[in-house]
Amino acid sequence: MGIAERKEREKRRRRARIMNAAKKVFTDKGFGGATMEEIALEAELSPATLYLYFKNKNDLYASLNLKMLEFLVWRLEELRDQEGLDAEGRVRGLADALYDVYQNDPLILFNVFHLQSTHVLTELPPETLDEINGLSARALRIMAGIFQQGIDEGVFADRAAIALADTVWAVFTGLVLWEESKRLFDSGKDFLKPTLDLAIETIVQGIKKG
Amino acid sequence: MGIAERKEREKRRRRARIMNAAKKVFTDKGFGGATMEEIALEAELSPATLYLYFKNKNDLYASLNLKMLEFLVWRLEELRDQEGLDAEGRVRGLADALYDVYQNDPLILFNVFHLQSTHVLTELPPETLDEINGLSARALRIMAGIFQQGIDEGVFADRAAIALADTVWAVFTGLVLWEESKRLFDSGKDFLKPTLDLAIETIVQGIKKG
Amino acid sequence: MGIAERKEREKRRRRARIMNAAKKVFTDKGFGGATMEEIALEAELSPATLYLYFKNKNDLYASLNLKMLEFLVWRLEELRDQEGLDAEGRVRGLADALYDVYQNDPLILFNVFHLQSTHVLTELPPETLDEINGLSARALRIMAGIFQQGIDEGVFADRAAIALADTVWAVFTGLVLWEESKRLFDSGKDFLKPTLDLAIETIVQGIKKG
Amino acid sequence: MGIAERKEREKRRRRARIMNAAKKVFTDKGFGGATMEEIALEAELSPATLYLYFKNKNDLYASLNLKMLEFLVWRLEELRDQEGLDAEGRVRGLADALYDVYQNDPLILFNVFHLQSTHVLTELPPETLDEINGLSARALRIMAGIFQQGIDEGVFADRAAIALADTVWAVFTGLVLWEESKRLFDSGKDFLKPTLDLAIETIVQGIKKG
DNA sequence: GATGAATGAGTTTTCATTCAT
DNA sequence: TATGAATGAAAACTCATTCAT
Repeated sequence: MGIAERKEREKRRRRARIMNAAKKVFTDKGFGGATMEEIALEAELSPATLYLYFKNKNDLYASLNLKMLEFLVWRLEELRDQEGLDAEGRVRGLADALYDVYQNDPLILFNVFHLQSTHVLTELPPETLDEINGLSARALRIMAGIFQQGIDEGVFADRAAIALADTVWAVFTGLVLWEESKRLFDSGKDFLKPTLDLAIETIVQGIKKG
Repeated sequence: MGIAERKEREKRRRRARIMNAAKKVFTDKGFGGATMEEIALEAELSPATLYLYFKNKNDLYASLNLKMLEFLVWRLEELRDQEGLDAEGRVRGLADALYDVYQNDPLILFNVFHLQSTHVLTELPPETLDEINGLSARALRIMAGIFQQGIDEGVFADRAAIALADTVWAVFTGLVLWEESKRLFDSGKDFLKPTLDLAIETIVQGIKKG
Repeated sequence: MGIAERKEREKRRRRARIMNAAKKVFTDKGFGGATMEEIALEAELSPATLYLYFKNKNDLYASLNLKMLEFLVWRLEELRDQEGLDAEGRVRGLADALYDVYQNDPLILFNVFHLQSTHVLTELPPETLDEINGLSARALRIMAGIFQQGIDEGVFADRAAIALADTVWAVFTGLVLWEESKRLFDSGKDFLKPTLDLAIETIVQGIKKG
Repeated sequence: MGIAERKEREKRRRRARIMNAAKKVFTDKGFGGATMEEIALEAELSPATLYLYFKNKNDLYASLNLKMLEFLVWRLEELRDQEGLDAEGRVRGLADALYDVYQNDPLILFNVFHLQSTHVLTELPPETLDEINGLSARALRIMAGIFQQGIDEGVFADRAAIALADTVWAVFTGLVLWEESKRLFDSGKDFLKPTLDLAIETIVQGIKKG
């Protein structure tokens, strides 16, 4: 391994360390409440160092979300490409896939939304923005594809596949937010998975032909 | 009308004026981005005056959310008490009711979530907190009641009514968030209503008995 | 009694009411911590009304102190003019006189000092200032007179009477401050009177001839 | 000298610089009148920097007082441990010791009292409070010890040593306050030392046996 | 490359004071 | 005369960000 390569790797490691710290602090305090100093503290680095790896607070936040979206897309692609599944099974698989995403990183939607709600977006460089929007669209398209498959195969009623994907996504987003906000008060209820399962099952029943 | 009464009304009017200004600014800038000065400007008052009507920024924000939740509960009660509707029709009515809430105040969920996600809650006086939680619970209970009615009448499959209410709420929440975030970029798409209709319809189909 | 007279009396009553409220609030919160609104509340008047009776916060504060100083001077004059007392007895009487002042109004020195320490003085109208300084000087002169009497009568050693008065005043001031500050923490110790008695007695012994 | 050591020293130097600026401004304007901005200006730093070294205005003020109390205790201990002094001489030495404290830092009592009178105390972290109370108590105990020595040796009448210490402290406190307040008006009278000397001398005479 | 130190630019919040009624 | 209502002016404090070392 060349020196340059090793350095590159070292750099990525540091980036990851910062992102982990940021994830933690953002979760605890929200975007507005988190301070760069606290993130630095968590990462055992100085605040100034953060700026060597991320242009600014927004950039750090966006990177976090990007990483999460990437996992989402990857997981959905895995579901799409899984063999031996009919459309119905694949839709049911959505519940697991989405829950995986949540498990892997409970923050993902919480933060994705937060990102969008705090107008942080508007201050992001256009490339980053495009990347985020691109990944979101891709995820949705995959979900829509799954529904479309069922429609094409004649097992689902002829609904707008994209709207169904929107619905799934909306349910998921809403449930995550809710779960998280409950966590603040109730002692960590875990109603997400059962409710998500029920929702998906209801949708499957609702669109199944005959 | 007595003098005291007139004064009281005047006072409420002014409170309302501030809340309207706040609603606007919070929508545009988010909680963190909004400044008391900007809200005051919008209300054509001085920042100091705001503090005569609201203890602080958090309090103002919470009041906003309270008002919204009150409308939500009121609208759901209206639906519940509407005569000449069978269970299925009432569930379909949920789409309209929720959309009304959104129309009346697009901020409602956007803000409700925000409120819960930004740890603003933790700094709220307990009474306010109780009020918020109480109203939320009440709204959910009404929705669950509608589903339960259908189950009792034998037209819906025997699912957990509360989980169905959760699902509806989650879809709604998720869609609102999404709609709002889209509004930031795309030129004001209005996909909320059709998607919500579809979701509810799908749910109805999904739980209808044979 | 004429109408004008009655009005005048009414006015004085109101002034007194405000001053009492102010005394209470200043004691509880200190000059900086007290707000005009709180004083108004205590006086069951509106803040604006206070300004009909006192030019501003400083003026109100100064008036309070003036009233206290007047009592001090009056009480010292009483002591000075009391018949059948020799110099030694009169000096001993100082302890009682000063303690009376404190009893009558525990704030007096606390406030007098405060007045002086917070640079409120510098913003006072010169007349008020002159009045305050005049009364202070008069009080000191009376005390010095008492010592001087003893020196003239040959029962006290030939010390500077004015310096002895200063000492008495200083002891008193210091003890009051201390007592008050203790009151903040310890549960209301009352060590003022015994210590004051001891101090005066020690002074008497210290200057007695032979 | 190691790097860490040098840095530590550098830090302390900066703290001291801020404290000196604060001392000056507090003296000129009083606690309420002083602003962080003015202190920063005096220290040739930005206001924000002050907050790197002191948690808030109260903390800065308390630190100032702590430093002063430390000097007081140190000076009294020096007096107590000085060899070749009998009790009477040691009591007389109190005048010098206390005056040294005043000279070294005219603010000490002015501030100590102020600190206690303005409810600044109530907002102080308990540790700081304990430290302040501890040092005060220690100073008093040393003074009482000096009187007790004289009583034990039979040269002083059998008075309560602690009350005598209280008296000395009260005289001192009162005189400082007075001196300072005079300074605001009269052109810098220096009556403190002679009056203090007289007071102590009077006390000595007052408690000497035979 | 890493960081200790510093700060500019805000923001919330407080209050003495005014004034139309 | 009394006051409800409003506010100007200020002050404490915060934090993302920079820069000399």
